[in-house]
Amino acid sequence: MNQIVDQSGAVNADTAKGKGERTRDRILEIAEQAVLQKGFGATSIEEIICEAEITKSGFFYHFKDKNELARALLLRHIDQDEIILDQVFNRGLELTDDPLQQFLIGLKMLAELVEDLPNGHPGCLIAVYCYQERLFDQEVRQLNQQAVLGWRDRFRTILDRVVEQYPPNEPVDLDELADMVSTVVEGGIVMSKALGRPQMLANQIMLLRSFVKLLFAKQAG
Amino acid sequence: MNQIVDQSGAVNADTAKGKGERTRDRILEIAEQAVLQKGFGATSIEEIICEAEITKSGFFYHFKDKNELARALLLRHIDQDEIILDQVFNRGLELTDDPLQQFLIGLKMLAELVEDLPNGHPGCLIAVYCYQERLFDQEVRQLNQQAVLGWRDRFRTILDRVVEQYPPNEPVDLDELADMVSTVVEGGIVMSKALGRPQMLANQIMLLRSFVKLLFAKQAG
DNA sequence: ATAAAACTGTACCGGCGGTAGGGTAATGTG
DNA sequence: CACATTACCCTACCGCCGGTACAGTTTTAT
Repeated sequence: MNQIVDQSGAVNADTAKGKGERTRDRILEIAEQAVLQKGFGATSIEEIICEAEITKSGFFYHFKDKNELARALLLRHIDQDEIILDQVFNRGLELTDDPLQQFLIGLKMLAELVEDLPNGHPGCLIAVYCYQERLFDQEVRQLNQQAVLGWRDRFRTILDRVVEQYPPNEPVDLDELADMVSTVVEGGIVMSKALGRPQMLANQIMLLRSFVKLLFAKQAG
Repeated sequence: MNQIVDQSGAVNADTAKGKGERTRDRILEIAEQAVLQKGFGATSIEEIICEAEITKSGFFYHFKDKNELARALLLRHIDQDEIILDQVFNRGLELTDDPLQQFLIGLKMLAELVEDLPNGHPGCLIAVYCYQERLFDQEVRQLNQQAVLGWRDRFRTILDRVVEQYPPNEPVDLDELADMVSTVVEGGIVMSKALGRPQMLANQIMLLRSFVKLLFAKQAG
């Protein structure tokens, strides 16, 4: 969903990286921004190498073709996304023992995180690839699928612990509920972009949070 | 969100259409499918005219450039979408006077409609354009925005009538709640595509429906 | 010092978006 | 049926882009 990682973070540990890897990272960084703004097919290698200040030969030294670039972009995106989600939802674990509160804290923090992005959420590569699937090979599509299933597992694990203490007020499939977090984030990004209002994504996450509260709230009666 | 319209529907009223308009429609139909599968930038005019069995000159007779094609695609998509949403949510009005039930019926019918699509939901052009905004001019982006605001209005109108009779159990902004329908549909499409499981979209809509029920349910206490 | 790594430079191919302009078949209308 | 308009087709061309090939050069790590 997200690939914002600060300079000092674990991802951009430039130190102890060879020059080649640093160039490769720079290409990926530039390419990702371009792909999120224009789509993969519309992103030219020409413009990437221009911004990265290398030659075409230099580019093809790192990636044998555009499909390999796509794969590398996706892998990087998924890794960074996982780091961020770990940070956000592990924070809940530190603050309380109540699984429902942990989940609610995680959602709140996720909302705050995306709200603080100055130019709005830059977008999710998984979504970009979904709408351009015909451009990619089987391997990329499988990576995409695994990423989404990873999100499901993550939230499902939390939800399993929630239902132990809080019986839901309406029958729900926990996998579907877990998927709804991803759904709202992906949909929220689209809505934010369409309206040009970055805040929408955060609002939608908070609304989902309200629903989760309603679903697991202990009834008065 | 949706652009499935059957042959005999109001949209494809081929009868009483000139030859030119029929060709134009064919181009748009072919282009839309391609754009939803590969993105706009990756869809070549070459392949469109090949499938439409016309020449390049024929294409440029109908559209002066690719941007005009984009605009026409979007307009058509928005129109068809509106027709479908009208059908779905007006059906609720026929069946009951209770506004909450009308909304719930609409959501259920929407879920069933997308579930019955043999190859899954083909995708939403608004989402495609959001992720490729740098390819389009201001006009296209405004059209996109208006479409989303139209969805908001539609659902907001229904919700306004709902809250008159059903005080929500949790404070919510009605615009945000209205937007959530679009959010879940857009996100659900992405998730369906990512997992290759068309049913996910319907599931997510039904889950949203559960939440709406919870939000407006009369409390036992 | 040296080998490997990380590039650069040049030249080329085919496909695609788009333009230009002349020619022609089909169509609706009086 | 005449006729103008509509709806195309045909050919040729431009420049950009993805990708290949391959020889040459600099940079880096050891």
